[in-house]
Amino acid sequence: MNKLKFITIQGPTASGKSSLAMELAQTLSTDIISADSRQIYRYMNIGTAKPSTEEMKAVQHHMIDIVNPDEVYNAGRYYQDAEKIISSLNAEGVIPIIVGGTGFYIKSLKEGLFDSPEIPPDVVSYYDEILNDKGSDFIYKLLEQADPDAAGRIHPNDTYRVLRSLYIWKSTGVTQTEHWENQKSQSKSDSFDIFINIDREKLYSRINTRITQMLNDGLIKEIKKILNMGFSYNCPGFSSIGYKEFIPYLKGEAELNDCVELACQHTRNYAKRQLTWFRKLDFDLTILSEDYNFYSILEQVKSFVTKQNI
RNA sequence: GGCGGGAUAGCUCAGUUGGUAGAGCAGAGGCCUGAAAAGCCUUGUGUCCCCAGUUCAAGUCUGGGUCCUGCCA
Repeated sequence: MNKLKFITIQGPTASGKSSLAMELAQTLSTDIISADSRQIYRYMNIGTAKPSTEEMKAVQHHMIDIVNPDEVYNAGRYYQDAEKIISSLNAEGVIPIIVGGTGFYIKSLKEGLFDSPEIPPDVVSYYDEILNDKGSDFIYKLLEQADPDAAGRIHPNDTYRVLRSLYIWKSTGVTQTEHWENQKSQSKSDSFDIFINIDREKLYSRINTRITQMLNDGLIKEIKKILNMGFSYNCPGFSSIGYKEFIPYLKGEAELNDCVELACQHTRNYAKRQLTWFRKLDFDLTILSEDYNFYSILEQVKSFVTKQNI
């Protein structure tokens, strides 16, 4: 398998990733691949800050609008879907730009994911029952026995990940740790990674104005429309920030202003987590939001592309 | 005006029979291999509204203020 070749633009929400990506993609005549766990969903346009139809017309975008709001999507599906697209673009001599704030999705492309089967329902219910009967400490002890290395890196309270490791062990007969070992032999990727940094205070104020803008653009109308299409507010898409906060308002249980405030707050929390994630990564180029030299970036990206020799 | 309820961390509030305070949220830092816009971890000294009194000891009891708030007028 050939190494995947791509450029990434990463950064917190509202840092200006999309506009830099557009500019680069147009200049280099390449495609954009979204790495955003919410732009995956159809009909959810305003709240997820999807590119406009004009932008999508000007540059070919991938991994946007690929499932309905009631579908479960995850990193595994993303990895499979996006990997195919990158491979075929690479085969045509195109090096795409991966843009998005879902760091985990980009990590999966850079480092791969081991081939995990669907977890059989009986395995899930088996451990769910144990969890209900004996509690999270008990299932953590089970993991300590089954996969001590995994237990060592997972906090006992992180029940979701404790369960996930147990599921893998039970359904494949191989521990998660061993899967990781095997995965190391897989080929990975060659990428040029750009990080857009932004001052915290500035980021927070941009988030607040962006949400106000979304409301002016008709966010509430969009949410109503999706609900009218028959999608329940319980479905996966509505777990998105900028959507879930407005459900109480639409049900008449909360004031609009309070919902707006919550949406801003959750977006700030999210941006903070993103910054923590990105902080530990190594980037080829770190630039400051709204304060960078496009041509300097372009030169470095071009130099990377030339070296790939495809 | 009458009768109540309240005033404790940036916000919402707990504080048992008096022993100088604690949760959630926010904020900050961190983790992260199929929920990742998710999930998880760490981090809380603040004139306990003010004044006086009782007491070895008062957020906690008593009296008096001040300011909110509910009902009745």
